[in-house]
Amino acid sequence: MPIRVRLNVMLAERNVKSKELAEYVGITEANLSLLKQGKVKGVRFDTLERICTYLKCQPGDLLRHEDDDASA
Amino acid sequence: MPIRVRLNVMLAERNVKSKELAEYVGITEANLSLLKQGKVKGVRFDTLERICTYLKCQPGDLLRHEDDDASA
DNA sequence: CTGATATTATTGTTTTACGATAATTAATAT
DNA sequence: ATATTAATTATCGTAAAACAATAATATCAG
Repeated sequence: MPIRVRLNVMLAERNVKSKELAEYVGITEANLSLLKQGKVKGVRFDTLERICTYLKCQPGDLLRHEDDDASA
Repeated sequence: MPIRVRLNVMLAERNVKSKELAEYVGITEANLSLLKQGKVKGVRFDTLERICTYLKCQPGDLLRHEDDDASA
């Protein structure tokens, strides 16, 4: 039951491009992609914060404690 | 508008002691305390995962994107 | 006070987020 | 097909920081 990063979904829903989010957040597209793909082992709060700010959402929208979907 | 760690609240609500959570999660009480007090700049997903598992909650219950309270 | 719990403080190690960059792989035109 | 753009993946390097281990202080309950 890992932590799932749902950034992908959020970006798709809001039609936000990786590039523009990366630029706003201040990280490279490469690293944002890694985060999107769930290939990072953690995240810094300031990064999470900027993502939330830009996407106008909560950490809970981006991080989920589940292994499958549970698409509620 | 930083990320607020609401671990404190969660522990209080569930009457869970820092010690037992720390032991379950596999981190020291000292570090758990830092996390509780919001004195860490980030968190690793495996740590977050174990906390969520033990507290039977979601990351969204522990992390909030807000500066004040917004006590719903 | 005494004991249990929690916070804070140091010091040190190891992990890793992230930068910078480039190459590869989609997509989307033209 | 061939540019053009967007996204992913891959290396290498570094600075940051999570976390361990420990000890010292608080805090609170008896």
